[in-house]
Amino acid sequence: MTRKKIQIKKIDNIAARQVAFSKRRKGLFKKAKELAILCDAEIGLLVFSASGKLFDYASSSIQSILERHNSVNSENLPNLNEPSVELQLESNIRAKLNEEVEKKTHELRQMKGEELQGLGMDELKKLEKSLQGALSRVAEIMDGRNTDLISDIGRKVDLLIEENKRLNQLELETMTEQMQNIQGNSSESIVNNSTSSNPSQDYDSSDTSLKLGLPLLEY
Amino acid sequence: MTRKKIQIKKIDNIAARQVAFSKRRKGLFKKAKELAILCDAEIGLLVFSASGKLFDYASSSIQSILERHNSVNSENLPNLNEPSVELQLESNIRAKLNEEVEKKTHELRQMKGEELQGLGMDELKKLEKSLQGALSRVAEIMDGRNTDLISDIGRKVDLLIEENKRLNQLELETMTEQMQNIQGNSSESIVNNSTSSNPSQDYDSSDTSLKLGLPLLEY
DNA sequence: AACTATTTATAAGA
DNA sequence: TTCTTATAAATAGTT
Repeated sequence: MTRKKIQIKKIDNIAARQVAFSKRRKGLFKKAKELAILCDAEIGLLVFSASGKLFDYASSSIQSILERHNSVNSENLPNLNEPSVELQLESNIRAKLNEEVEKKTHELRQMKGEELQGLGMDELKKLEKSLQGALSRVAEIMDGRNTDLISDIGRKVDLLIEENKRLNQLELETMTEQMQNIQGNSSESIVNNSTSSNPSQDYDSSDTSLKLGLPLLEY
Repeated sequence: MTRKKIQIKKIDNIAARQVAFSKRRKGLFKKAKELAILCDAEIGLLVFSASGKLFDYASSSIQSILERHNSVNSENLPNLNEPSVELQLESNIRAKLNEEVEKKTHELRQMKGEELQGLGMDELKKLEKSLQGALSRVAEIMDGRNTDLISDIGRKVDLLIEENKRLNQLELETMTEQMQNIQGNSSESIVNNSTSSNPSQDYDSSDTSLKLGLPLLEY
């Protein structure tokens, strides 16, 4: 615009273009500042060179300028006054979870025998069945837990019984012997001798421990 | 800048200021466009007049310019890649709610007799007590519900019994009369006549309805 | 909005 | 990059 008028089109010569960029950028920023001061305007100016370098200017703070632009073109960016889509989603999930907690809390209360007023006869019967089922399963588990203990005890009892039988037999034989000694030559034996050859034969009931009447469970 | 050089300071005269704004704004935008074309630069220009009116220009799209600026000055604006504070809060609440749902679900399962493996003997006994308590409360409610029905039935049964007694007595008297007629002059009475003077005396058990063995509840 | 005297911006050259 | 300088462009004040 001096010495020669130029066409407004991209300058081919890279060096010339860079020189022009420097000069004209300076001029543009000067004009922008002048406009802001003279006419009391708010101005934001962003310039990226071809190489990507940023130059900017804002009459007040570039922040407030950009915010003001955002509020004018509010469709583009997330509106900070309204909850974001993610937040709305989370809120929905939260509501559903709350509902679920409420439901389960109520169900639990009913399982504990509270808040039964709202239930009809059919529902009460259903609940009763469920409770009975649970109770029997709990009993089953407890029984299972006791099984080891019980079988331990049973085994010990069996041993005691065996020992007992052996002692009884021994005492019997001893007594028999003593009686024979006391009675002198009495040839007849009072005792059946088959037990001495196989003492356990007399105990046909194999499950003696079950007859002890142990207090298995309290229910 | 013609006829007279001016000072770069706010123009006092409002009309003059508005005229200057129009002229210089036009010049500024022209210079901006020239720079963008001549030097292959990306330019964004925002101008708010004193009255708040917006004028803007962007060499490509103002959007991309502003985005590019945001990425350069990324500290200023809420980082869109990181969740907002509200979102983090919601996420925490959601986690807690999920945990609560899990807990209650597990507790419910145990109340229904499932997932009992993890429980110790003490806990099992506690659960059993709770179930028994619930069961008795359910029974109580059902009993209460049945009370009206039962007392209705009881009342009807009482009426039937009274009627029955009356009929029996009647038949007895009739039979007695007939027998007296058949036997002619037989002066001796076969039947004890005290019942005719007070028929209810023979029914000392006052709560007959309770002896009917109604199937009140099934447990 | 148009005119125009003058200032300002800047292309080309150094 | 900066300076120079000729001249194009912008624009303050006027109409």
